[in-house]
Amino acid sequence: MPELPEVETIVRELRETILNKKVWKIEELTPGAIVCGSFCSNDLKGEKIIAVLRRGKFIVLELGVSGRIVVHLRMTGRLIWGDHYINKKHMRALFTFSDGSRLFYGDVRRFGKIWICNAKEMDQLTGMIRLGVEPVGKTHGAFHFRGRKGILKNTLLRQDLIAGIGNIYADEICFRSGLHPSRRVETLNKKEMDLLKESIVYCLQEGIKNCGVSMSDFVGTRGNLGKHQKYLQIYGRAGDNCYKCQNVIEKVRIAGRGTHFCPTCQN
DNA sequence: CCATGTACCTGAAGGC
DNA sequence: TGCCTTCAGGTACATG
Repeated sequence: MPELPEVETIVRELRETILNKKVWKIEELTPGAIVCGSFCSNDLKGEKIIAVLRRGKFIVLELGVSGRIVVHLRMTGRLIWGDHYINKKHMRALFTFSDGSRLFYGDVRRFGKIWICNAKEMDQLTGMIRLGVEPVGKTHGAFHFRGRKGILKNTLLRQDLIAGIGNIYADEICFRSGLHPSRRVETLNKKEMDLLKESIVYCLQEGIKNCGVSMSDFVGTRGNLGKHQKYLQIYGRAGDNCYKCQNVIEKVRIAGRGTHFCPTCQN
């Protein structure tokens, strides 16, 4: 379940390894793993990777001649550099560069996807066109929920409003804000709204600083683990004591997801 | 517009 | 041991 901080971690690692390398071969090892637009694997042969970017939970590789390789890891997708691949059973695609180095794409559940296309068609083909504001980083924008109605947790998970929040960080953001995940957004006052915005930025930035959460599936491109699971305040702590008030943390289902909250601290 | 349920998949974990 | 059920939760899509 890579979310924005986990994807950012991967992107930063890829800048150290594949930036400026030339694509030599792209192989689809499992049918359906790669979706092609008007460019396909062979069209990118010899093209240099000139930028590695993140947009929401999408990874974007920019190549010469306006070629684009876009990756969405969904639940269990992984990009693994060189010989750090652990379970070869789930390899779905393989990128080979002109110096012989390799990047594997693995995905146990096969929800993830790779798109190969040109810059012009990328947003439409990948669905990136529907993404909302980028909450952190150089390209971040201002976001607000004014005029928006609905359950707070559902709203935080909406990629068309804010891009990049998933289940773990949604729970962490609600806890830091002192807001119950089932609170309705239209009932938030100015102070609560400001605290919510601050929490969105803070929780995601902390996740990035700690290289993401490795609790179930996430590993970096060298098989390395994130550290942020050690600092989670609420997610995965059902039945344990709240760090703020010592009361027992509860878990319910909201927006179809396991949702953790402190009944005392969050209202 | 918003909420819910189902589908897509596999593996881990728990009950019996 | 083995079989069955549930859970993990990102996103598209159908439906109320």
